[in-house]
Amino acid sequence: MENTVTIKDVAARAGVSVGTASRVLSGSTSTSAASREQVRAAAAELGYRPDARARALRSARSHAVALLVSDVRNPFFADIAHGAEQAALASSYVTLLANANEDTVQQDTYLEAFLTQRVDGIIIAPQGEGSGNLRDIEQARLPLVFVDRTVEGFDVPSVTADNAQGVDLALAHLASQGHTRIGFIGGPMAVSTGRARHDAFLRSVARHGLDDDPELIAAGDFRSASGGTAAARLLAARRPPTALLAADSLMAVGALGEVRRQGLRIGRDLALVAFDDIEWFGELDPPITVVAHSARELGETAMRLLLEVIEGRPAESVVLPMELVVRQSSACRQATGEQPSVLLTPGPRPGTA
Amino acid sequence: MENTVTIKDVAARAGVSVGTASRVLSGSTSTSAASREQVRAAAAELGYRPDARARALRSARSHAVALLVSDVRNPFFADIAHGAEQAALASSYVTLLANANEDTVQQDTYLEAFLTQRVDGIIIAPQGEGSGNLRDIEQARLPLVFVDRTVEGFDVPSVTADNAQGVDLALAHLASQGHTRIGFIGGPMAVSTGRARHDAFLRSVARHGLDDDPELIAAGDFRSASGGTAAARLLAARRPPTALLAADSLMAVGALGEVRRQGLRIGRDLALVAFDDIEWFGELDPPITVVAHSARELGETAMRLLLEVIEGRPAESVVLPMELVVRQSSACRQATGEQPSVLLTPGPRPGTA
DNA sequence: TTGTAAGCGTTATCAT
DNA sequence: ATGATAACGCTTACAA
Repeated sequence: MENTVTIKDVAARAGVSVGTASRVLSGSTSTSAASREQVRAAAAELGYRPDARARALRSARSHAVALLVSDVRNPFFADIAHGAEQAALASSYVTLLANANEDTVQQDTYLEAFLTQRVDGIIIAPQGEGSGNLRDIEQARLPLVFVDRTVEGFDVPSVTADNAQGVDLALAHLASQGHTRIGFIGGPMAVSTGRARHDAFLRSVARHGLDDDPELIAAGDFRSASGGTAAARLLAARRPPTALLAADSLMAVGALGEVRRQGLRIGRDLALVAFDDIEWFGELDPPITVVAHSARELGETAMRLLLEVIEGRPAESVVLPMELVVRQSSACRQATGEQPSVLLTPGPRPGTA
Repeated sequence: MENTVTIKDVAARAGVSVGTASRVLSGSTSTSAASREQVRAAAAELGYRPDARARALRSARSHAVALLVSDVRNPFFADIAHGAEQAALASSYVTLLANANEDTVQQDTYLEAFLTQRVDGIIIAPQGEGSGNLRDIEQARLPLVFVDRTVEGFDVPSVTADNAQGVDLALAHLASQGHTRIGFIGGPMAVSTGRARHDAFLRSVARHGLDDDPELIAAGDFRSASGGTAAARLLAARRPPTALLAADSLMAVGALGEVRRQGLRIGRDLALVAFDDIEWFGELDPPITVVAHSARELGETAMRLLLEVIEGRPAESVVLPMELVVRQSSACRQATGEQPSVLLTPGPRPGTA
């Protein structure tokens, strides 16, 4: 069973020693044209495929990196994964993609697996506080990069979004439309982006002189169902909001459903702005206004950083700017007598890839 | 750098031989309570983590399986991945998830990687015809399972959906609403599901006595942009359709956008039914009618099959039934004077998990 | 029950 | 330039 052709077989067939065969196959030191040809031919004829495990065992480099996302089913992370994977492939690294499923235990399970698999490095969108395994990784000096989220107390390069800017962009936009009561569907406080967006919301509300009402804040868990629940709670407030800001796309979708069930229509009765642009949002009816950054770029950058760390070069954290993409979901104005101050962009996201 | 604690260190610290240490750690043959305790303690104190590669090299079992999906960014495949991953974890297998990105070349790149990594088995949603690497895998008798899609000429267990049934369910539903001109947004003919759904469409159109017009068929590539293009083409027909059936969810989304851009409204001016249920579809306005099967179950079943093959037990292919979930996107009836014959289910999918 | 040693497929070292 | 041989970290006969 399986491919049991080893380098020994190749060497034998080529009439050289395994040493020479190895040298030819891994293209390292000098070899004669003759043996090069013989070995190549033998390898091809036999369908030889080197054993990555044996190779890694001996040479302490597996050329495999791991990417642990918090939820593969979240298009945002799927895009990150895609970007990272492509970048890895370009440098001929294999990516082992795994899914923590927003669960600390599963996160640890996979970290453990990566540790025992001796991958060359790990990119993670971490959950909660630093788990034991995360500490072990740092202590073992195994190359590690945070993407999208961070954990306090870790001195690890990261690629994140400028969350404060994103929130402010969203609120400035809504404020300019005359909204003063804006409901916030936040993420879990155990996640850095959840905290950052929550804090930024409070600051931004103050800065723009909007209503500062605890009833306008509801927390979710970055999954769609919680977005619906949160929206319901916000809409049931004594003085309900006229606009909603959702801290991620999945919760925005949940909110969408709840709003519809209440017989309201987004973009007419209620404005909605979501974090994270995903392919879909421009296609919906109405298209959804977002504050976003390219998830793909996030993933690519994270992988670039990781490969730098692996090769021993210094890597610096990157904070990507966020961008406001105005679509029709935030088209409804509150009565204040002003003229519209922004240009409506219908359909898919313009310009930026 | 890295965790360089080996079983030798553990053995030394525990005051036993490596043999004994190994036996304790992998819990195989009989060991004395004394040494068990010593070894356990030593391992814990040293933070010992076995090297999976060395272990696999020696024992010809890596406990790692690979899952190659055609597009991670497609929620349908993300769900499959999630299901498969959970099932693997339950049997303490690690899943290496990779993304072919609907690209034959990338598919081959990853298959090559899996081959050299010596995974214990592979689940794949294959592209196009059997590539060279796919043949190699079959010949090497490396455990292989197809999920969602198949490739002709391969004698490999598979888990697929009953596509013909799905199409027929959709058309029967639309026909009962009085529609006779139904536009089909198909998938690529190079993919088995694309072919199956296309053929089923033709048969089903005949069976229900619907308009058989070549202008009512447009092909896409299972990505959202192509859904928009296809919808545009269909709507530009001399006699445009009154209902649309999209062969996957991504293309349905693209169609959604195109329909909106044409100033039409789904569920009022045009009916829409999509293949593959995804969390979102029940939350949209209007909620989308689908023919679906549980992607998660598809993934779980595929992994179950794979593990069976790996353990040497015989595995039989599974065809999962599809189910029609009627929502408001197909609520608009064509004038035929009949009464509605189906119950409208608003909101998220009922019953089935 | 335990220690010793061979071997998994490679690469790296050291002669030649 | 090439051939022998040790070594990577582990499991598993085979003895004891």
